[in-house]
Amino acid sequence: MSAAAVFAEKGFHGSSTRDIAERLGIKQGSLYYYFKSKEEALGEVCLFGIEEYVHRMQDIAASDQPFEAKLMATVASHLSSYRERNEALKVYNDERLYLPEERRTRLKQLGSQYRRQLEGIFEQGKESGVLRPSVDCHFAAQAVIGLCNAWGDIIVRDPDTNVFDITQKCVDLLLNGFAERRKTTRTQ
Amino acid sequence: MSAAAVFAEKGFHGSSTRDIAERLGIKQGSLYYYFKSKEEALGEVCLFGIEEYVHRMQDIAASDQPFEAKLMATVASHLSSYRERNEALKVYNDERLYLPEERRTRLKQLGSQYRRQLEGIFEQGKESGVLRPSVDCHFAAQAVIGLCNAWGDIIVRDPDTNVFDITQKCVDLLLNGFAERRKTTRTQ
DNA sequence: CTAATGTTCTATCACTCTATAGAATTTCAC
DNA sequence: GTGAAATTCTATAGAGTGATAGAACATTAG
Repeated sequence: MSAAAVFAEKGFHGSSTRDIAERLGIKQGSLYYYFKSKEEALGEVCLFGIEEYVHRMQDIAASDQPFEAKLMATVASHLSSYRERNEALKVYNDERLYLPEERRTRLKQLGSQYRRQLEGIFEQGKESGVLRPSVDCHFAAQAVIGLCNAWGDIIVRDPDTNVFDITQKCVDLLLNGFAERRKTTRTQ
Repeated sequence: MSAAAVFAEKGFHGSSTRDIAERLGIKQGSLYYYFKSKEEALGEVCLFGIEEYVHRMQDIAASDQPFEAKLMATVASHLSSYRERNEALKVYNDERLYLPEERRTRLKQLGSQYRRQLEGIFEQGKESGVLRPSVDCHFAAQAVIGLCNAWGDIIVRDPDTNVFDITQKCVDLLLNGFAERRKTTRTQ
């Protein structure tokens, strides 16, 4: 599944089947023993990119940890997926819209499921009193995903990034923000 | 400059010069009266995408507003650029890596300048005591940019999004996080 | 060894692509 | 109107594209 590296580097339309074959050490025509079409190859790369962190989210959401632990686990899982599957995740993020309808909507369902489960985690955080009642859980979930993807991009480009450090800083930002706490703070 | 719409929809390599010409209402060959090459057209679209918010950042950073106002102005400027120049900004974000070396590095310089100015704003926030002393200004600046880009993507796809609402929620997240303030909070 | 299966190769088809050249047309100042 | 400049056209070169077909080679089971 090393087509991922080519798609990640050159984009779907910028990658010729000859490029992909060369990376695999075979000739262009031989590709079609494995793939029915170039689009099918893209679909498999995209699915490979997200399936692991989507799957891990199932476990996190279903577990009985407190809110903070679930949030930390989510961010850690998302970011470390960028370490383990960086090319495929980049391809998923940037190229999935070039997939044929049917396959794209299947992936979109996985993405929506992930986001809804994350929203559920934030709901739990509100119910348990850890989060402010005013928190918009849809906004919060999108913010987490956006933040993880942005840092994921940076992790992909710079392999020296300390993922553990970034994870902690992201969670700290999400919980506490950057501002100093004032003495006049409204307390529940 | 309506090539932006085509690049945004189909990507650089996925857009043929015929596609672009058709959108402009002219024939394919006529494009080359305006552009020396397809890559040059991409370069102009990308520059158009960011030049405004990069320029506005100059003013924000140089102004003598307090930290919170600068942060709000930055987020508002970044997000509203996604309203005004959504296609070009999407192209800048997704396709700029396909530009030839020289032009790509020029754009990278603008991006780095933007980030450094934002880091400076966070430094100011620390000095004025608004931000916690432990804040990592590089992390903070990347987080702001990542958050704005993520919400920018959503704004592009859904024109009904309330940009003002998102701006406020982003700033609230960046300053205060989602967590309830505890009575036992460490105060300076 | 034989036969079957799995894998890769070569060769090719039918298109599409960017870019160029030069003719045709439009626009506009005088 | 006349001539010059700006703009758009047609036609084409030359290279690259994804996909297919069938031959060639490799691997394994009996």
